[in-house]
Amino acid sequence: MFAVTADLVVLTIRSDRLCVLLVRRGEEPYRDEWALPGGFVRPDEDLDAAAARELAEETGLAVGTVHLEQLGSYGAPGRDPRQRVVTVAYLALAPDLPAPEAGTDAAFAEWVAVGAVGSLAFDHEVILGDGVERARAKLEYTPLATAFCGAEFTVAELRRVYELVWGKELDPRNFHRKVTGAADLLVPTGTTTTRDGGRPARLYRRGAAVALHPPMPRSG
Amino acid sequence: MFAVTADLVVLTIRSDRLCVLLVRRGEEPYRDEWALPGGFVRPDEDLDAAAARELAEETGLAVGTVHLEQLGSYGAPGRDPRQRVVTVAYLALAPDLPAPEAGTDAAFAEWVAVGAVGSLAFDHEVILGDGVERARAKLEYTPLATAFCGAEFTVAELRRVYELVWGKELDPRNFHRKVTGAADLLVPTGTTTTRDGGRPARLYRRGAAVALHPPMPRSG
DNA sequence: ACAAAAGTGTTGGTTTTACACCCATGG
DNA sequence: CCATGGGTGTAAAACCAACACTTTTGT
Repeated sequence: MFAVTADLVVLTIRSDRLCVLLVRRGEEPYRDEWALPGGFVRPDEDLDAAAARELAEETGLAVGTVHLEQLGSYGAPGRDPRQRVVTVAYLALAPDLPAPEAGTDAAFAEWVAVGAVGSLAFDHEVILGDGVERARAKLEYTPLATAFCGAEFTVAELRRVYELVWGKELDPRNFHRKVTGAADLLVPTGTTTTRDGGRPARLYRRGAAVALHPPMPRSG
Repeated sequence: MFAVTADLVVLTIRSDRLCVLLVRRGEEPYRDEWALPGGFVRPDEDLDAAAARELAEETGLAVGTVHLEQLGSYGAPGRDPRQRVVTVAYLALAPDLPAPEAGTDAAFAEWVAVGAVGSLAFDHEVILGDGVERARAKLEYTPLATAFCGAEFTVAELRRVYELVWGKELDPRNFHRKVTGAADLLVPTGTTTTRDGGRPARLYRRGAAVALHPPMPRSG
């Protein structure tokens, strides 16, 4: 008999950094240490539903606004000192959330830059690493980068997502051609913005594309 | 409290078909129906270890000979009528196994062509579908196709793997150039074979490559 | 000699890359 | 007018698909 938890790697981009949502644990074990948000799967709840519920509880965001997918399961004996626990980890990608969490279930949730994360409770460092790696890989051949942007965004904002997640600069001109040329990736809204300075940039919404053909070249 | 099982999608290529290992269930529920092999994770056993153990019990193959990776977890309430069960599914890719299983734990294991699989116990049809889809996708950008081949294989045998898994013919000339040109993918043994007829083909072993750059084009 | 399969060369078209250049706004 | 970023054009290089052609075996 095992306990089963759903833990979340929630990534977003805040102030030009790739950040992950962490909570301070209020209970033993690992009291007062940083951990990924999550909690026990309820007896009559599907795994995906548990992850979506935890996500809503921690961030206030409903699925539909954020991308949520299963990442993998972790169940080494002894990873929780109390009892045998199997964690089903989920990866969530969210746009920059306007309000920090307050008054919700997890009053101590905080966004932490991925590069600045120290040691975490349980095996959560491994899970975080796997989540970041998954995100990096999926940007290459899926339209997932748009999940980090708001409902309307410019090509430059989308490019910044790639640059921050990959830690690599991309040519703005070629990037522009690539994403505007990909079928069903971007839907122009017809409006423009000057929030990035310079010449007004066209605004886009996510299109219906489920894959990116051809993929975004990563290493060249 | 949940029961946790490790179930296996074991794929191989037999008599020019992509096949999956299935077992006849000997117990309720779903007695006498086809199911994926698998079993309960033991109280002091890691998930990966449980999958490796089940694989050895069902096929007699040790890890190292076969590729084994976690596929995903399935835990809808009611997927097992008796109790709440979460299954951690694993995907295994094996070369054609010389001996059919006999005298082992699962005397009723059989290889079934993936296209000829009917309905399966539990949600195993879904799991099988996800496993096949994963295998198809990974052939594109990893050296995983070599996991279907024996220790030594020809370029044509490797190409046949792609053709069977993808259900699509590939140009032998361009395929040859591609795989022999990919860095660290193939290590020539220096020997040749005529087992495919015609001019002798060079034999290769798997190289150290962990990715396929550039990827094998699938749809073109 | 012939069939069959391995392997190499060539060619034309597409994609990528790097960069020059123009456009539209705020200050 | 100038700085800043948005967006287009273009030429060299790399890549890919298609297929002609040569090599090496078994029969």
